[in-house]
Amino acid sequence: MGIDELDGRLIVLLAREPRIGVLEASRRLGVARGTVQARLDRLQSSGVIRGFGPQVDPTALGYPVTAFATLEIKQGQGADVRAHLNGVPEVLELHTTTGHGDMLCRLVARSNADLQRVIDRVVGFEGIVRASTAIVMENPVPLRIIPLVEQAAEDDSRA
Amino acid sequence: MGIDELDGRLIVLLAREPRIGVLEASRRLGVARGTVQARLDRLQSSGVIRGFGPQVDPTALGYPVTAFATLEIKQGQGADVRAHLNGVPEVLELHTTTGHGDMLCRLVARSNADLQRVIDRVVGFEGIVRASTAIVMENPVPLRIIPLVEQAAEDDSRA
DNA sequence: GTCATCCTGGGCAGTTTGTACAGCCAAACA
DNA sequence: TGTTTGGCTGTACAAACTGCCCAGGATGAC
Repeated sequence: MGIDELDGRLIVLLAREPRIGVLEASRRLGVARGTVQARLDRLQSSGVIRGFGPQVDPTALGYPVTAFATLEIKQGQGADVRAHLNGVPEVLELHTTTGHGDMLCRLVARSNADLQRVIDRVVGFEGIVRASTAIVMENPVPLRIIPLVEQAAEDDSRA
Repeated sequence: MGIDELDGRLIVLLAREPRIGVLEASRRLGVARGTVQARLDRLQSSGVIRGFGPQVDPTALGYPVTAFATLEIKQGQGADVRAHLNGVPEVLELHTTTGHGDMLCRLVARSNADLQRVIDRVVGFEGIVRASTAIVMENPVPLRIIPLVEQAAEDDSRA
């Protein structure tokens, strides 16, 4: 279920230089091309690598403002709220969390003023009792996975 | 700075079927291959598309538990805390937010028990005054960008 | 000892990429 | 109105890559 050291190196390599193909990757890793192909196939079918979709930057799309909203939901309204939020494009992700039967969602907006519109749309729904929003100022650690992959590969090699 | 309707269709297509190449994309979109290549180059150099790195699933790596931690930082310790958290592999992202000079970070762990270890490591640092953690139970809306891309493309076509 | 698994190294046909170039069209501009 | 600029099309060609196949060797499990 885990990944070994070669898997780890392969993922890190692909993360750093996504444009290289299987052949080039095999050269960099010092293994046969067939090996890289087999590893990649396995990593994808096992779900470790979900895909190679484009990583789009909301800022460059015209949505430079990010915020996290904590929502308090009325009992039994979870499904409705999920459907509601799913229909809002500015909601980039949504989680249900422990605590107060709450939800946490990530929002983007075109400006601070626009954020108000987004929040109004998000909370303008019957099942939502209360919302508190935290606007992101800096992003010192952008979403990353490489350190975790290296950790997982290292754990494997010791197992 | 924005994207037009063709850009939008291209990004959505690549997000849905990342394995297709430029040639196949041009066929699907009904435009010349050179056009797709030019659009892709522009989208990448303008930063709208940051890359095509592998999307790794922490769950499949052996880290099925996700949590969000809100951290309260001692005045003037921001830089140190950032450096500290940057060194923790289980910290997948970190934001500074409005509110109480706080930070919000996304964590993963191998189990609920392991989460305790991660949290201890995260908060075991002088500059962090207090931390509150919300464990993710469900993820009704996984991180997504397609609806926003469609919205941005639509806004453009009306502008 | 034998089997299953994985990696290697090689080969082959088909396809894609990178790059270039000429023609066409529409919008902007003098 | 005449011209220029920018973007798209269609085509071309060499180089490179992919998908797929196979036989041999090494390793670890039973």
